[in-house]
Amino acid sequence: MTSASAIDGPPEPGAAPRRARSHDKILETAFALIVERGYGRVTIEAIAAAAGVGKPTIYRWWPSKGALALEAINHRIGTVLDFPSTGDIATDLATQINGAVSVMNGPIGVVYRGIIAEAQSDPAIATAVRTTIIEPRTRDCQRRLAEAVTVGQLRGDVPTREMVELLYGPIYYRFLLGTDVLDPVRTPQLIARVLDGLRPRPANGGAG
Amino acid sequence: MTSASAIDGPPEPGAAPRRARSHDKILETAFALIVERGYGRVTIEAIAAAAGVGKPTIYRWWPSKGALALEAINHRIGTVLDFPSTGDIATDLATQINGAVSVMNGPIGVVYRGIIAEAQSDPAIATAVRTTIIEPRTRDCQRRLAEAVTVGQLRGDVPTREMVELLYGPIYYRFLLGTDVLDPVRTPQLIARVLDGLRPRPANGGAG
Amino acid sequence: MTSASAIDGPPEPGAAPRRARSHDKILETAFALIVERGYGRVTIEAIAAAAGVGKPTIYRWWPSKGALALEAINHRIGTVLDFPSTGDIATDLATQINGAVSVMNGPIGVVYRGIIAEAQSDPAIATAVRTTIIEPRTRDCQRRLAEAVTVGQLRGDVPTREMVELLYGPIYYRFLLGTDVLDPVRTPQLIARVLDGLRPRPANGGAG
Amino acid sequence: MTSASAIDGPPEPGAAPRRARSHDKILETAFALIVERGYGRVTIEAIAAAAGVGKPTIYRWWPSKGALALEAINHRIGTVLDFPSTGDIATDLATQINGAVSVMNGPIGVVYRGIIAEAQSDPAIATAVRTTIIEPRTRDCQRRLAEAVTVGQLRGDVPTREMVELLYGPIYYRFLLGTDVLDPVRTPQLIARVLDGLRPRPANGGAG
DNA sequence: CCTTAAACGAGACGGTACGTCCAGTCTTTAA
DNA sequence: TTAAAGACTGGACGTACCGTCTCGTTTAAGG
Repeated sequence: MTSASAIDGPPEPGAAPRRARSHDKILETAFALIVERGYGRVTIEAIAAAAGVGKPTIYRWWPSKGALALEAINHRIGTVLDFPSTGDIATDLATQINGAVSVMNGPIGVVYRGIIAEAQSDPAIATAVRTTIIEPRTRDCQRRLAEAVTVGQLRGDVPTREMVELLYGPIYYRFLLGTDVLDPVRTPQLIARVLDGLRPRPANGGAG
Repeated sequence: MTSASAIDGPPEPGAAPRRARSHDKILETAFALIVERGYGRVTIEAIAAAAGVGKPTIYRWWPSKGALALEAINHRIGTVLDFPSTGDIATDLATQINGAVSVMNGPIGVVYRGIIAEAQSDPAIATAVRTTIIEPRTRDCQRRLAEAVTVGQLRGDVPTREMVELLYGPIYYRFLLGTDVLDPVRTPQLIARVLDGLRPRPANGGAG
Repeated sequence: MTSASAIDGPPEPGAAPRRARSHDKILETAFALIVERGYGRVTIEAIAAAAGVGKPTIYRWWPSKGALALEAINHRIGTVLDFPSTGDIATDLATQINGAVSVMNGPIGVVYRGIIAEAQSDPAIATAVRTTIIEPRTRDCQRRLAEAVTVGQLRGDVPTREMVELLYGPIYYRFLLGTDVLDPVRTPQLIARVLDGLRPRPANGGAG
Repeated sequence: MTSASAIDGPPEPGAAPRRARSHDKILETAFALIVERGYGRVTIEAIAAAAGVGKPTIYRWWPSKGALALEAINHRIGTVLDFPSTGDIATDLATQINGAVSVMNGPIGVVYRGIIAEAQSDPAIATAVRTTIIEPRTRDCQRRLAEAVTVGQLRGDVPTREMVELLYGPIYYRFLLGTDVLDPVRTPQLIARVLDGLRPRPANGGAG
């Protein structure tokens, strides 16, 4: 999902050549501007001016600032990386989740934060966020978790979808409520606690 | 925290009597309007008009829509309820967390969602949300969790603060990303999974 | 001076076509509204609303209500009429000054009064009033007076500029201080007294 | 006319003691503030603040800024001076008119200008200006002019009221339209021209 | 190679809301 | 009992952007 918006489809195919030039420039300008000033402080007018583009050109392709920002982020992220598979689920989750954490701590995180804010009052954005960002990664994660269930590393009586929520929930909690920093070093510990639970463990203890 | 804003302190004591009248009317109108139209669709101008109040009267007391909404929510919630204590931590957590869930599912949730969105680009709001909403409840929760640690119901090697994140993270994840409904019936199951972990359990899976 | 504001020059040439539509509507609405309610009771907001135009559209072209009113007046007056020349200076002055008097007694006078009031505290307006209203007419008048000097109808030792002040001073005095009505019938008498002076005349007397 | 407003009579007599203190302070503050910033840039709020007085205290005594300014001016001017009488009307007029000119050129002129502006859209102020400022001085002037008529220095067929307008008109013209400075040195010349008229004079030009 | 229709930059437009200032009124408090 | 102090409603201010529209001007494709 790097080209046209997930909210309104591409206006029409075949008119592409001249388009691409402004198109990318707009996405990149929007991204840079949001990172620089913060999502709430950026206006479409400012993006148009900075991109050397007319406002209607932006409105032709994106229905709102949120839709533009969302595509800007996806344009920036590029392909979703495959979930690693070393055999140990804790290690693989740490790798993957640390990817998410470092994205959240970087410039993309600034934009992402703004988009999630927008999604709170714009259902179209909310849907697009789930469709283009959350769900692809969730599916990947679920796939790896299912494997782990198969080989007996995880319980089979918990839906993998719910496992994803238990794992990512605390990450988003910190990201959006700012109660604590997202420290990649502590990710493995966090995962271990989700996997092992909070009750005292009989013998081996599970501090990972 | 039901009276003056947490962002700018009360302008001065002693001028209260006439104030209270408009003050409460504004808070209630703001709340009702946000619930009715959604946070993003409500303007301070509309709140002033609906409350039969001049715009400057609002600006005299609150620096922004977010600050007003936050106080409106706290004015509405009133006192924080004590954490229940039946002896079983899972039961008590379910009781408490279900309180949060039902609040999120009701009108307060609509306003709260908007405030969290605002907090993403307004650090003052973010701080006020933590100070007046998150932290009091977190401290209460931590207190009960510490008790449970003492009586051997929970591990002693996990900071209670982190336990709170593991418990509430998935709740906020669903609340803000809308990946699934927040169903109070499933809360005990969710808590059980956080307490027990995702790894297969030897037999009964439990408190050892 | 009937077109663009005398205070800020025309924003740019060539952008005219779409502009003219609102432009004229605004000028005419402003004029009508001021005549109807009085200069001081008219707001830019009301003009915008009555003209079916956004407030910023007005502010784009005129920096203040005074500037707008001034252009509205000039737009209304149109071209400055040539000074008549019958050969007798008293007759010609009466014709010309009566033009001014009837303007002051009509709707334009209502607006003009407001602009002169504004000019008392806004130097830009004061300058524009002189440049676009007073001076062109003064120059015309001076030209005719100079002719009269040449043919011996007027003294050569009084600057024509000062003559204009002696002639128009009493008109404006009544107009702005409201000490008496401006009655066009009495204009020739007034002029005669300025021309002949207040001292007793030897024989012929000049009471016109 | 130095005490209560000419627009609404004195609120009540006998309440004087506490009043006088604020009363004068307000008048003096208003005057100073208007001179400093210009009539249009001064608000009643600012006057109240600068005088250390509540706004309602001002509204209790004066119905508007114009009424306050007018009284401030009269409070400042104090008594109207008697018209001088040396025997030569030209000399006496020069003395008197130069008094007016120097007032117009000083701080009082700044306030007076603002009041006249206000009078353009507030008939109550306009009337008060005539009643308390213009007319007393006009009557004085007329009295002296009538004397001059009696002794044959001035024509008997021109109403003295009109003579006043011919004399003061050009002064106010310059004062309000700013076409030229009001130079006291040139006042005698101006008066001479009004008295002698603009037509060529046979020989000595003069009192016949 | 030349036309011609689209997409473009530019920015004016009707509007909405902003956050502020001040007017003029009303209430409370202190003297 | 009075008036100071100042909070109040309310209207307008001048500004920032919104999303739409109307302009010429590229510009690349098809004739």
